[in-house]
Amino acid sequence: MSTNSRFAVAVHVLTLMAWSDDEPLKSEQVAESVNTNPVVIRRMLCELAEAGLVVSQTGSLGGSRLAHEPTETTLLDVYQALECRGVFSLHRQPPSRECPVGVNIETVLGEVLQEVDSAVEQVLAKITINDVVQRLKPCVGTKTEKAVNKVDKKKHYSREQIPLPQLRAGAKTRRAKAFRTV
Amino acid sequence: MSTNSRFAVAVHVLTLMAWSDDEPLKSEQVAESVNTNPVVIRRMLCELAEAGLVVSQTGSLGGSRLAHEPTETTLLDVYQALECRGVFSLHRQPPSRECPVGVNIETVLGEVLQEVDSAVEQVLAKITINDVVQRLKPCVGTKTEKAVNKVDKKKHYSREQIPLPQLRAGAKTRRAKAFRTV
DNA sequence: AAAACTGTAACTATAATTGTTACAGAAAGG
DNA sequence: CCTTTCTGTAACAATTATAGTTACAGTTTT
Repeated sequence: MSTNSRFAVAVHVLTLMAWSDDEPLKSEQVAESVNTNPVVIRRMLCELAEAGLVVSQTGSLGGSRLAHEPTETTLLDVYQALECRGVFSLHRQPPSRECPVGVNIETVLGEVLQEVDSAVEQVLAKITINDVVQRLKPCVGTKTEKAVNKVDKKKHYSREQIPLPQLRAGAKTRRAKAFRTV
Repeated sequence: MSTNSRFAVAVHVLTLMAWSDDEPLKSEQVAESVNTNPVVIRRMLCELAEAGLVVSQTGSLGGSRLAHEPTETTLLDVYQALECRGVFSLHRQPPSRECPVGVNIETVLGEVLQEVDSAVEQVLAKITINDVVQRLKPCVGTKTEKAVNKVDKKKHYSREQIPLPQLRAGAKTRRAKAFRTV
């Protein structure tokens, strides 16, 4: 139904952060794993930061990391961060006001689509980023992986220890949204 | 997630047919209710006919009607007739083969998306076209409806009585699919 | 043979997403 | 301070899916 990989990319990004164990990732690194342009990643990171799922830091040595433990972020959080308008859409042009079916079909369909969305959300709510990481582990090594694009872990902090200065969970970032709707 | 009203339109079309009580509808009439172009409707009718949900008849006095009782067609049938590829998509470009997350994320995400699709399908399977018609009835009359775009029922046959010549539940219609994928 | 429809090709138009280049501004570290 | 390294974001171009149009061959009815 959708040709849109935003959800897949968002989950990929967060999973990569969880996998990288609290090391702040640069948009460049993430983009390499996702195989896209760093700006695409930064745009998405802004959305995820606005939703409070990641925190980013500008400047040299900057980057982004998870805002919470991977066990605490569900795929529903990710889905909602992307502000999708449901899995299906109603009519592009409103149906005829002259036809009894046309006048009311949107109301009825709206209810149905709401039921569908609820079902989707229930599934997504049960899966955390940590679950994805866990499901990923058995796969690693079973395929022909060349070199591991290893984030060189010069230092390793746990989320509790490291007091990154001015971590912002997305504030003034109103334009990212504007971009999407223009 | 989707900007695509194909499902909504398909349900609208079938509901209109159920509402019209077995009278074959012309693409022109349906298009009027849906508020779109007759060719758009005919294209969709071809898909629905291929899936065996409607039957069409060419020539003068032609038109389309439900292939089965409204109680026998579910919204899942409709959804499947449209051959969507699931409610979410995977990455447009495959992720990096050099990254352990990138290599396997599609496999794991594929499983997740399958769970989501199953949930959607379970909901849709429980709702029939007849249910939609029933849910529609209480609404009719509660809004400001001008004239009813009434299909002038010169004659009225039940599905059993009428032996429409050469009813085809969509056969040679391979191009409709080709259109969508080209 | 004329009229009324469907099926379908061949385009054009919209709209959402994705990809790019460019640059201002923030933080780190001399 | 000045340079380097990142993020945030504007401003477009490219791609893709869907929707809308025009045109016409083929089918049926009368």
